[in-house]
Amino acid sequence: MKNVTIEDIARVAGVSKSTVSRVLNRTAAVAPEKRKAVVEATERLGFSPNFVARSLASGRSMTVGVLTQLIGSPFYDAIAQGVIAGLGYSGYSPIFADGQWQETKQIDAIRALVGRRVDGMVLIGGGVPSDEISRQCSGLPTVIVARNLPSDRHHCIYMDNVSGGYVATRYLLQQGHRQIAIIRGLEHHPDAVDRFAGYQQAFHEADLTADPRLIVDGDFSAESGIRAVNELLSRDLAFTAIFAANDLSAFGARLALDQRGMQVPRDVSLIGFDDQLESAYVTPPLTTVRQPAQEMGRQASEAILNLIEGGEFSTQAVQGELIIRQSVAPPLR
Amino acid sequence: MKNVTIEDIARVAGVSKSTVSRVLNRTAAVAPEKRKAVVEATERLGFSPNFVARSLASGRSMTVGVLTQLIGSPFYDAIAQGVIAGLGYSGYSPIFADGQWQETKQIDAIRALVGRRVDGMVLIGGGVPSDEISRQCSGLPTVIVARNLPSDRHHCIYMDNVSGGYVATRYLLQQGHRQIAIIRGLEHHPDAVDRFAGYQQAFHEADLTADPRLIVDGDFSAESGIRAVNELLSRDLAFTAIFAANDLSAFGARLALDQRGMQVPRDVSLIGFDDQLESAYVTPPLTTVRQPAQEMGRQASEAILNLIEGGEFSTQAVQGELIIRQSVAPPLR
DNA sequence: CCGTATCCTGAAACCGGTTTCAGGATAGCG
DNA sequence: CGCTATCCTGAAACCGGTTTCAGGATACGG
Repeated sequence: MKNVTIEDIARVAGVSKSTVSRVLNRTAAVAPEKRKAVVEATERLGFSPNFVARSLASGRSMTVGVLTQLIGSPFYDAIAQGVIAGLGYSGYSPIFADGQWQETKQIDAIRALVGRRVDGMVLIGGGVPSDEISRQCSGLPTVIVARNLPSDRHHCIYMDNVSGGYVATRYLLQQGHRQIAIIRGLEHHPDAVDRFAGYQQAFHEADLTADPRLIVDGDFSAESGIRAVNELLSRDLAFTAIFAANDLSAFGARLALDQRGMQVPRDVSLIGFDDQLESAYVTPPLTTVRQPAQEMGRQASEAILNLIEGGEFSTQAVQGELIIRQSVAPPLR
Repeated sequence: MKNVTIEDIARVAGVSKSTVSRVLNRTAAVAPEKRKAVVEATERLGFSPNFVARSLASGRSMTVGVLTQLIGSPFYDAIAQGVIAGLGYSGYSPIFADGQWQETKQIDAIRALVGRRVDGMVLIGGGVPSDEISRQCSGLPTVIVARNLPSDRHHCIYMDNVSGGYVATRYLLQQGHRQIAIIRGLEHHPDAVDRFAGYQQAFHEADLTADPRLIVDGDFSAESGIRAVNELLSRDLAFTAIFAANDLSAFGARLALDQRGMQVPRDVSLIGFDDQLESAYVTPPLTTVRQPAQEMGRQASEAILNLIEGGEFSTQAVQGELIIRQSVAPPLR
């Protein structure tokens, strides 16, 4: 019942604690016969080292703290998954704390992780100010995912949302659309404002101006996609295409259009943002800008492992990729 | 730079380590003026206790191990989310390890978690044999989610998949369908076999027999939904409804039908299983059997917290709820 | 006023490992 | 053969807390 400790092994194998530790960690040469005795004792007693004690003694917890913003958003979830996958069998385990998109909770969560003496930190999204992060995580390898902090004290892996918004809009323009409605995400969410900036940039570059009445605010939810379309339709304005803040709100938009008897892409073209798992399988398969969420998470954990070992890393912007499926067509007339 | 320890506080406050510990944990009465001195010193030096040392000394790690099977399945992800949310601000943090649906990896993962001296364990899905679990987790509060182990040594929170499959099929039968195709999940996956059993039970109860040629195997993926429909169509059999293994494969099925020019629900009715986030927003909104994944995860963490405190828990089956939307209609003729 | 119960407090042991340090044994070299 | 370099090894310190234990101070009852 009682837990087997390194001391038990030492006694059984007839050596000292130090020697057992050396065998277990291959940290120094040990005479073959003693090594054998230790290995045998280890197996016979079914010993598994106490991680906690090891952490305390060695100063490394073999743990990476991950701050999530658990809103059940497919995009952020996918990043977290990527982080878990990326840590794989490195020996490090992820430990999670949740910020719920509230700054004070996020700071608390970071503190809790630091208190657990994590060896590295991955911050997914969130809105903690740059210098607060520096303060809390000083001396701790830290990678920030899906967010770009201008200061170069930080290591970020973020999506270039301006270019993503630009690419999506340009594609619609190229297809001949001129009245392009946009369903924006949360008003102050940096991703949303960047995508909107890209939208404007595309118009500007084509020497066109976007109709400001075709701009609707949303909150990245499917429900907000429905509301947005209903609002657009009630404004009684002509539009031939919709650029949605993300795939989820595109789904909502698609449904609302359907309920009004409008077909995608025949009557209205639709483009999303994210390329989440389901997007390839809705009808019609959704044209969208792919954000490599899983890969970003995976990259983040690789970066963190690298930083922990003393390596270097510099902020990386990843580019969105336009995924052309069947929800966009040239406007009818 | 150096970390502040309890000893520094003791020195500054002019008391002993023990007293500091007592103040911090409210574990015994301390004279008001000493308490004040300690609190002040704590704040002035910006002390935050070392969780690792605390864990080692107290024997509690304030950590709950979570075994996931990271296949990116929306259903399992939602459970994990529920677990994270349920732990909330209990002071316990979840730590994850991944089993990848491979038995040896799952056992390794459990060992790794046990080695970290987690105070409790949540096993999501997976296929580790019952007595292996007992062996690895003996003496450790353990809750198994989304899986039902017959032995009552275990605490399980699982979905009653037989009744879920039954409810879905009965609904289709009630609507007048007789040729009901079923896209099964992985052949040996217990969830899949249970749902299939429910399907058969519904037929049996209605004194009907299911056409075995309308049974197709899949693997819970959207792609497998597409393949299944194509296969059914190529077999040139009549069917008026499809019961898909899960929502994701229902999406695939829906897309494949669409590509063959068949409309849902006019030509073919479609019912899924899970009720994932997107299902309410696809066209037509998917009728499905709701599995309360998040709630199950949340319940699991509540159960684990309770067990850790010495409470009781007994295995719970949750019933699926039929969510009627618009993908099922009576057959045309 | 004395004996005892109660309340605080600090010293020290402890949790289970890692790591430093010093010493004994052996090997290598002149 | 003697001297130093190298290799192994165990004792002990250490990581930073918690908890036991014993003792001094104070309060209380008789």
